[in-house]
Amino acid sequence: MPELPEVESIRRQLKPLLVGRYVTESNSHPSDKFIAAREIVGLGFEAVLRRGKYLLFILDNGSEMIIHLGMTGQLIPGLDLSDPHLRAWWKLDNDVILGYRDVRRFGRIRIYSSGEYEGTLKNLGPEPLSDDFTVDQFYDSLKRSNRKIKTQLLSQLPVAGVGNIYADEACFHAGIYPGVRKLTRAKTAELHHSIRKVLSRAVENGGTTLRDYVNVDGEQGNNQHYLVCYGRDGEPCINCGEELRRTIIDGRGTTFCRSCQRR
DNA sequence: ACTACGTCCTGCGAGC
DNA sequence: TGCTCGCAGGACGTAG
Repeated sequence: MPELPEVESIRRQLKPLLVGRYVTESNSHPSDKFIAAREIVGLGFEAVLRRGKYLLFILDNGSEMIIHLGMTGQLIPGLDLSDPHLRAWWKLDNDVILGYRDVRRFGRIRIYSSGEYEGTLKNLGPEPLSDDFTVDQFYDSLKRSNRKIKTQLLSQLPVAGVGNIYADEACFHAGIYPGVRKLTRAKTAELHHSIRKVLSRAVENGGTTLRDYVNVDGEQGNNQHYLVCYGRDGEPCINCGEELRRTIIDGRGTTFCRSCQRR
């Protein structure tokens, strides 16, 4: 599940391959999710940016191609066009072919005229690693909703780019039960700090690979070795030694420590 | 308006 | 051993 650190790792590698190049040919899976990939033939890449988990390809006619990798999306230069999970590809003017591979097809590719976003992207919260993400703003945003804290994080509204892995990690580090609905200002500050810590460390480590994630070079990330909560159901808490438990919160698997993260 | 839950999609692993 | 079946999850659609 590519979240902010994985998408950022991909962005950094993709940028030098694409900027200054233009698309000579493209094709895609017929699904509405991917068909927009075909629309950018003849256009050039001016920049490769990221907002939350979205990759933004700024094109030289002022429009943007937006890719969300969903659960299993991968962008791979030189991908074999016979790959059964290839969903889209773009041929560049240097004959390099960039392939979009997505086993589960949860990803999506969209074209927007600049800034005309819709849906989650339109209402995306601030970038967690930027100065726009402040405790004050975070506190106000969380206060406005009565949903569970983890659900709010996954909604992308209070802050952008946090998915299931880093939500569990951040709540663990902040000592917050993910199913709680209200946080004190002090706890909100701890969660704010934890989100920045787990995400920035994961970016430094090139993302987390549990199953599908690989970067543009086909390499796995290294951050899975730094996870202390997610996926460790039944293993001892690194703080208190109690067995970590797994539960379902609003339909999403959630691991936590019953002792360190009290309701 | 807001919250909760179902849906998409396919590979994999648990269990018979 | 080989098969079936349920699970995993981000964003969005729908229902209450």
